[in-house]
Amino acid sequence: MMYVLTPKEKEAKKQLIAAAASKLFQKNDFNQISMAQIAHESGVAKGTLFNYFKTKENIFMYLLLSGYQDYLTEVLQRFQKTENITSWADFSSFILEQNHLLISQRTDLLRLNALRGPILETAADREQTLAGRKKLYEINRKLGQAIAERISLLSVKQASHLFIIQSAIISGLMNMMNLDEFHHDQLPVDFKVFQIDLEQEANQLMLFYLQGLEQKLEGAK
Amino acid sequence: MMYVLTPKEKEAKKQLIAAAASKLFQKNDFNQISMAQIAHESGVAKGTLFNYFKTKENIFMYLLLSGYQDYLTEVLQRFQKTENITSWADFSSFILEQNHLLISQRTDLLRLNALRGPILETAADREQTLAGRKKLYEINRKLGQAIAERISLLSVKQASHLFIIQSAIISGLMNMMNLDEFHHDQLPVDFKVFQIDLEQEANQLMLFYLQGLEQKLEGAK
Amino acid sequence: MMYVLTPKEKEAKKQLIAAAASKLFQKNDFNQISMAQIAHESGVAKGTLFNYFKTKENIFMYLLLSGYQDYLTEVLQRFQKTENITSWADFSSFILEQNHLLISQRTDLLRLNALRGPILETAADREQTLAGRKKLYEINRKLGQAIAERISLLSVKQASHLFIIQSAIISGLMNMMNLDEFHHDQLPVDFKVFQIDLEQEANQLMLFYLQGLEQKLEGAK
Amino acid sequence: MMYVLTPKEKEAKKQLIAAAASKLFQKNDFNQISMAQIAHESGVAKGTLFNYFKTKENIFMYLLLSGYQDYLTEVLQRFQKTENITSWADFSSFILEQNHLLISQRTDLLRLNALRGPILETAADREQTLAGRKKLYEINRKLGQAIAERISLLSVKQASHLFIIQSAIISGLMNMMNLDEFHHDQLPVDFKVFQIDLEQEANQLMLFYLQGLEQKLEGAK
DNA sequence: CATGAATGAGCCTTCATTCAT
DNA sequence: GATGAATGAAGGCTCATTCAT
Repeated sequence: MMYVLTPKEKEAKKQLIAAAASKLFQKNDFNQISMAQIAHESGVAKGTLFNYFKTKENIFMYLLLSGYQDYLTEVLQRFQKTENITSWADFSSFILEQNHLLISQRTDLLRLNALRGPILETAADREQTLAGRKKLYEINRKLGQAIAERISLLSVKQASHLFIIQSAIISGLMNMMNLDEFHHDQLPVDFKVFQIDLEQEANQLMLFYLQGLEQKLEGAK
Repeated sequence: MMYVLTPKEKEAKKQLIAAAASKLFQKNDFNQISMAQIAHESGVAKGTLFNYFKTKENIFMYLLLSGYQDYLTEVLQRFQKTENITSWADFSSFILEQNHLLISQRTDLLRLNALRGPILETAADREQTLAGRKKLYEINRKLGQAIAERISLLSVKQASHLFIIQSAIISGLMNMMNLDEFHHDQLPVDFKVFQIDLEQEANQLMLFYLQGLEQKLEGAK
Repeated sequence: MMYVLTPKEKEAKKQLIAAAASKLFQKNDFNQISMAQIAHESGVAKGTLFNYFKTKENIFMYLLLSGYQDYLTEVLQRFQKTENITSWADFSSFILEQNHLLISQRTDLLRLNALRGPILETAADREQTLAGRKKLYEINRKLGQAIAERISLLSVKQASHLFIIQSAIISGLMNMMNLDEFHHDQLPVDFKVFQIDLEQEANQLMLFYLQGLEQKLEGAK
Repeated sequence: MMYVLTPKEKEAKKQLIAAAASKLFQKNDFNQISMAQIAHESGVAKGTLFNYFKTKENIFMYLLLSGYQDYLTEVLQRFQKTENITSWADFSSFILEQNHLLISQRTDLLRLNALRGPILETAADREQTLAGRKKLYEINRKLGQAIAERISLLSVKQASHLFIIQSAIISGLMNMMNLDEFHHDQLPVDFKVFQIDLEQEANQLMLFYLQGLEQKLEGAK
């Protein structure tokens, strides 16, 4: 590695650190992860962490923001690749597929969503966060545009907003999950009513939402 | 001073402490509230806190569980008082009214929902939590029963589960709120697509869900 | 030791900690003393330190303020005990005796004087400091009063102020001392002109000052 | 870019760095100034700082030593320029003028004096310091010589030493200043007795000292 | 010689929890 | 049962200094 890093290399190291934090976050909760662990996991010194992120919360805010940027970018690519989406039904299927991907591959984002306000924002850097959100907003808009072009019922704004609702639904369901467990241990109960099959419930809720939305928009025409 | 408290007195003091924590939680985030503050606010000594709650997380877990017990009990009472609920449309209206109450009066529960898994369960007491959940489950069931008796389309289980979905929806939307703010400060942006009018969105989502559910259940007959 | 400490006992523990810091300060400079050392030296846990002093700087500010309170109180007692001070010459002798005591027994105060502004005030507690200064001001005034009663040439204010000048002189000379040493090691030089015999120079400077002052005040009559 | 700097260029860069540190020291205390800031202010990289000064403390020790060299050189020039200084009264006036210059233009030196022993010497380089002091001693001697030639009452040594006393007086008074402020904020008090008008008090103290000295020396003849 | 990324010892400080009284 | 003083592990974070390029 060179001794004067190019912006690209700096970004790479930032992601190296973030990746280490992300890996730890897969198995541990935010409070259980220490900067020392992240340093160890990423193979850099503790001080180096602070050259790239002002606070621990910033690392996770970065994870959240860049994670969503990646996710939405992927959604856009998948949308563009899938050219035969024209009807509302096609579109609904597409969205449910994204549900699947979000749930099966990006649980971290959904968990971070719940921590964003009450935990991360209390100590993350405002400007860094602002910059990340702007970027995210832009990607989200582009995605909305691409969708609105093909799905005439939806405005750009409505299409973009749909992904906020998607995350709300899934992370909300996650908040209510596992009430028959305690800190990942099964409790000696059979709370059937409390049980949530995340993907199934998310899909149903999303589907009903899309149906309702279609009717509403059709009616407004 | 008396040397043996009656169970009633003990319960009263427990609630005194919980009430103090609840008050603090209205204005502060979990991490910003210390046991010292709770002791001060409730007028008891720090050590006394631990006679009633094994850990700080337990206090907030208690807040969550007893708060939901109260909420669901109230819902049940309101349901029983409102005798003219018979049709699905009536029922939908009733649920949306409960949305309003939950959003305007029990925001604490929705915020605690987001912390339950990642924060509270890491240090709350398993048995205490288990007991609270059982109670809650019971109340939730009773509510489901009352509803199922009048809304023939819904089984007890389905009716009970609806309130899990309700909390999922609202607390999920809360997770995604205020992306144009940072730690309660307005950001210099106009993220229209990101904006969420909580009650309106919650009502729409709930309504669409109820519509979809009705159709599905009607179809299954 | 009781488990609910009386204010007197709390003050005693505060002084216990301060005394430990003071002892360490005899042999080490401010930056070389850590809170861990102070805890060890005083036989309490590190956390206990912070129950009594909000910051490290506060400990040393306390040392400075309480040390001066003690010093001035002692000066007052000595003044009251020495009844035969009536003339300006008697008074001069008295002051030079105090020089001796300050130099030989309270070097800590003189060293702390130099750190007060640039080091201690950057992190000491404002209110605690303010309270200490007020107390000190009061004692200083009392001393001035006692002196002014017997030395007619001096007003209360002038007499009080004299002790500020005394500290300025001595701590100023300390600032310029040991230029032929480096961190307590003798340098291989013979800087005669730079050498300061602290007590002798302080006495001379004080004496000349008192002489000048006398003439000035006599002239003003 | 050249690979070998001439001694002149090296000296220039050293002073560039020192000037940056000096500028920062005007508004901030020693502990609040970081090497990063000095690097930024001087426009060189952090690592470069260490090519010219072994430690941070060395920078400020250099500031102190070279500053005094400058100051004394200027005093000498002014003395040589002012040819009509012959009597003790003339000389006294001259010294008070130097007080004015030191106080109004070289506050940094007086503040550094207070830090020299307890802060700077703990980590400054011994040899570098020694070299600087020797130079300073030489200049101080020359100044003493020039004075002794014209003021017959004073030996070279006594004349030189006078400037040590001058700094002691002024930096000592600075140690005791602003007791009615806290970290540059006015306190809500009116500590008249504690107040010090630096230049006036310094002049009075210096004047009385010079008067006393004259009498003593006259008497010794 | 200059650079600035990396270092990591060391710092102060917090705070939930304990426990002697 | 109540108290609050004492605890001390654990934490995030700073920053002078190093050194590979």
